[in-house]
Amino acid sequence: MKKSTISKNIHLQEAYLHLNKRGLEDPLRDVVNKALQRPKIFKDRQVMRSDYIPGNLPHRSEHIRRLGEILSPSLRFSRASNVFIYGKTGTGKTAVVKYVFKRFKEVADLERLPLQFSYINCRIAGTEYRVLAELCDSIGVRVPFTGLSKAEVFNRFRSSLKEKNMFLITCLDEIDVLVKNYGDNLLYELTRINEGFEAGGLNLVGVSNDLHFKELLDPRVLSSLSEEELVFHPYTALELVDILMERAAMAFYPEAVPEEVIRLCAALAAQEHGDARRAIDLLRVAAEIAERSGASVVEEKHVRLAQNMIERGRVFEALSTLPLHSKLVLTSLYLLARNNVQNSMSGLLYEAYRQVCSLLGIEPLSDRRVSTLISELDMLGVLKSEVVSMGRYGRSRKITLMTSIDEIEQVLENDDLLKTILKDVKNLYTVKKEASTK
DNA sequence: CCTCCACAGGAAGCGCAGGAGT
DNA sequence: ACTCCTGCGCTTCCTGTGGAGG
Repeated sequence: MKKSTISKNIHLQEAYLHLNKRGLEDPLRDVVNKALQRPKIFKDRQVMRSDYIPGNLPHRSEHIRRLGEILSPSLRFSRASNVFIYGKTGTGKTAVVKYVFKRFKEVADLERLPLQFSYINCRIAGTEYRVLAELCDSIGVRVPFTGLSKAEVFNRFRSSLKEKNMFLITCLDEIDVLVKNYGDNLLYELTRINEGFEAGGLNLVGVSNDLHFKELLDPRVLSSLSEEELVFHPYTALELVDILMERAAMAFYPEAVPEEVIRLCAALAAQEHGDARRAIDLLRVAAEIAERSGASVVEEKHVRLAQNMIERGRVFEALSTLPLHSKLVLTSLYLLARNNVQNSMSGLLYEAYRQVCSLLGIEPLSDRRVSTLISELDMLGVLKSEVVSMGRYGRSRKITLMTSIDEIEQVLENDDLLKTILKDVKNLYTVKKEASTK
């Protein structure tokens, strides 16, 4: 009895000492200290953000001049030509348009011209209706986000444009997304909206990432939309270096980012079709990593880490924001992958999906619907599906997971609903395996 | 050469949400 | 209260199809 109380006390004391030792450490002290004496790398974070429009766009002055020339009649209050711009992502299309709009707007405001500029991203707007709603919004007409017929919204837009006697120059970014989903009806209507206008009107600047987009357009729409055309070529590695140098000079303290780091970022981004946005993101994340680790200079290892982090982050972000049933499909694929089924056929996947659903007590969707979900996941690059024929044994889609199992597991663990069945899914795997070995 | 599997994927339509106009 | 509108997620129904095996 006595002995045990003594030993208990010793244990308690030890535990207390241990706790105390740990308790004395202020968990925030290090962070605070680090933050205070942090070697400074960033001078101005804003500059490295993706939506920042620099005052100078290297290697794009020719494009700026051309676009300015094309739109210049609007400053004399006569209608300019519609412009069609295409080029891959991160080639500076949006930046050039926004830059020209900004400069023109300054002039228009100064001269008190009835000139408005608007920028609409069709992919973000999503539907024809919302594009129309945003057009209305940009000339100060409020419309409800649903409830009206498209024709009604269009009419309101047209009549207020006429009534206000103003020019609206609007940029429809990622216009290809709109046309692919809804056809070119809206574009057709928009290109003819000026008919019967004495003054004022609408001017379109269409921007597309898809070079083959033009083939989808009705010739009448194409001819009026692309009265003028601008093509943006991808940046070369050397051009990317210039862009990064210029940004870096504004964003970082001198000496914080050596030239070879910039060259590396440019080279890595150039490998992926010269995407300037990628290059800038890479440099920014590398600098953040360097700063967090307490370094005063960004090094190559930070860039490599950043590249990894961006890649992982993108996958995680994409997967964890998927709708429920897409996640369930992914879970089924995970189940099959753990079952060593690398190339699952769609029938098998659907079976696994039904199992996962019953585990959660969720009503499964039809096979047709799941088929569409698989196609969507394919487009996202999460998996690859390929239609193969097995002769007598039918035609099916061979589905290969393009994401690592670990990454999917991470997503499942972070999902409140799916983490509850993660264990069961793993059990299902062993049960299934036992069954197959028998 | 023909058959027939096991799906792919298009078309149409349903029910609901969210809203306007009357 | 009622009608009409669109978007969205989904189902049902349907036609199409590459190629192994008969």
